[in-house]
This record gives sequence, C-alpha cells and structure tokens, in this order.
Amino acid sequence: MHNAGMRYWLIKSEPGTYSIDDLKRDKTTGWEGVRNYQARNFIREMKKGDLALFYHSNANPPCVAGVAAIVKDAYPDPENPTWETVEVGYVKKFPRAVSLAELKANPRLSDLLVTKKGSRLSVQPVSREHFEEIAAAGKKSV
DNA sequence: GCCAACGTTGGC
DNA sequence: GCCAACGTTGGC
Repeated sequence: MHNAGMRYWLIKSEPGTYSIDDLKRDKTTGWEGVRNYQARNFIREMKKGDLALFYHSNANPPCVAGVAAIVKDAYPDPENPTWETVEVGYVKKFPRAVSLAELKANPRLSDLLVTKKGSRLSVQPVSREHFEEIAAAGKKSV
C-alpha cells in the first residue's frame, strides 16, 4: 500500500455536496470542478496509488472524515482542458472523524496547511508524517 | 449569517 | 503593473 515515491494529499469537500459516505457508496468518483490554479497544479502531480485525507469543509465540526486513494493518474478535464480531473476511490471512513480543532491542538501538526488561518486551498500536499499522525488519530475511539 | 482571507477581474 | 471592486471559501 505504501509504495516508494507515493505522495499524500488532503482534499476538501463540503459534505452537503459530496461526503465520505457518498464516496463509500460510489466506490470511485471523478474529482472535478477545482477552479484554482494552485490546487490544479497539485492535482496534476497526483499519481495512481497516492492517498488523500478526505476533509469535510463547512461541516459541524470541520474534520478529516477518512481516506481516499488516487486510482488513476490525473488527466485534463475533457470539457475544459484548462482544468484537471482525477479519479479517487474510497479507502476508509475513520471510526472517529478528526476535527479541525484536534488538528490545531496537535503540536506535531503545526505545519499542516489546513490548520493555518485563511487556508482555502482545496487540494493540498501532506507529508507522510502528518498523514500517519492523522490516520492514527482517526483510528482511536474516544 | 457574519466576516476575514484569499483569488480574480478589469480599468487605468 | 497597480489596485479597487467583486466573488468565493470556509471557520466560527
């Protein structure tokens, strides 16, 4: 699963629009509609086998809800080649969602982009260490 | 619902 | 190239 050279990401979605449960139901989905150049450039770097934290934005509370996998290398949006689409697959929903407050409270995650004020980037790279830390937190029951 | 932070657009 | 106006994101 953790192949050499694989990368880790965080992808945001509003659960009212598309949640981890929707992904669980669908198994895979095309991650489309990203209209931010920085986020697009990160999508372009996504490779099959990469893992992504599935983040629920505009949620109560905002949280990392689970893990998705990149199941196919990114490709230009056929409708609008300026933008990029990537296919993501369901991996798991955390037994316990890891809230933004908890991310902020963890000193080991102080560099995590999503904890920074005003961080609106909807696709972000995450270090392996941060990914493991959050995945471990999601496993723990309270 | 409010508003701060950020991105984009377009006049100059 | 600057910057004001506007639109969007997303926490609270």
